[in-house]
Amino acid sequence: MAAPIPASPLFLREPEIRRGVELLYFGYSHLTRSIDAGLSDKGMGRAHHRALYFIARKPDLTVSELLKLLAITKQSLGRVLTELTERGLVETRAGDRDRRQRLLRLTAEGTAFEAELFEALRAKMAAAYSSAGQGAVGGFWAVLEGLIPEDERARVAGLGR
Amino acid sequence: MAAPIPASPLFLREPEIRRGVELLYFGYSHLTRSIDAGLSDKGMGRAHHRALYFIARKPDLTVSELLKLLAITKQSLGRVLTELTERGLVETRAGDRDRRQRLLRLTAEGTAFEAELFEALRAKMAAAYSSAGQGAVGGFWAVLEGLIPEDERARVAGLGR
DNA sequence: CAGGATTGGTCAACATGGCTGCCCCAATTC
DNA sequence: GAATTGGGGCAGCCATGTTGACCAATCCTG
Repeated sequence: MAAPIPASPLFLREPEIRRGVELLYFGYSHLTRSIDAGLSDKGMGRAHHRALYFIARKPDLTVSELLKLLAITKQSLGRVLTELTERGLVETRAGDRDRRQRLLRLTAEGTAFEAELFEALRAKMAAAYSSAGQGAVGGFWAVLEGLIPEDERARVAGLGR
Repeated sequence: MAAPIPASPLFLREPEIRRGVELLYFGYSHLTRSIDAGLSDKGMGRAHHRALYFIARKPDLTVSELLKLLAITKQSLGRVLTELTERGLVETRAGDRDRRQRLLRLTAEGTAFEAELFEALRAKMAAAYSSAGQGAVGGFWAVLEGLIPEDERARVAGLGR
């Protein structure tokens, strides 16, 4: 008996879904691995980079904002922030409106280190954009946005300024 | 003095690169988190899923093929395969041509479990494909392929049968 | 056939980066 | 004055990665 598959668009069938899952896995893996060497040179790991990245991206963001972005526990983030502060890459100051808040910023040294790591990401991503062609980039963004839940999307978009 | 940036295409400038990095991070994170509940129900983690996934995808693949795909050490994979075998989700048999090889396969139970987990991935990815539109999917694939080094691309493509 | 290369398994030991539970303080808000 | 919020910290656990060494079976080649 023939497959009782309802008339679903070709691009929603299992092989196309699996292809997306796999490319996403391998693409993400290779991109993140591209900065591991630079990190371990300085005795740091990916957790440090994620914090550095978002602090670079949005200076003066608060600890709780960063917690929401990273979706980890206070404890895990605390360890990382302590280390980054001790190494002189991150500094904090009290919030103006609410003095309980700690506003996070990179020091000059932190900025330089983040820029160095970003260069590796930039090179890889730019090569991928170029090889795929300008027209592909919009599709790349659109599918990834679709993977992000509604409520989180605003937070991610809010990085862009 | 004006920025001495060479005439690089708009889509290769820093904001567009950062946008890609961030969407890739959040998209990947949310997709992988979507199966964590199903995994921890059975006391397993993502490492188990990755092995299950690729064994499902390419039955009778060898341990060394799986090692190359996962890019982890023999030790790490060994632990996972032992647990999956003990739980009756994976079974091995000796290779025909080369009897040193262990060909990996899912048991019926393993197949069912992988299918259950895949359903969550399928739903999320299909929703993303749909919301982005069919035209976006090709771009999504193309950029991700560009992130994967030449030599690895063949291995990934080889999953598709 | 002998000897080297390949495939796989195993051990001990350690690092990273998540997690929970519990407690604390200061600042703000009600 | 009480409750909430933002931040911090300790102890300890777990999952999953790492290195390095070593062994056994098998295959391949001179």
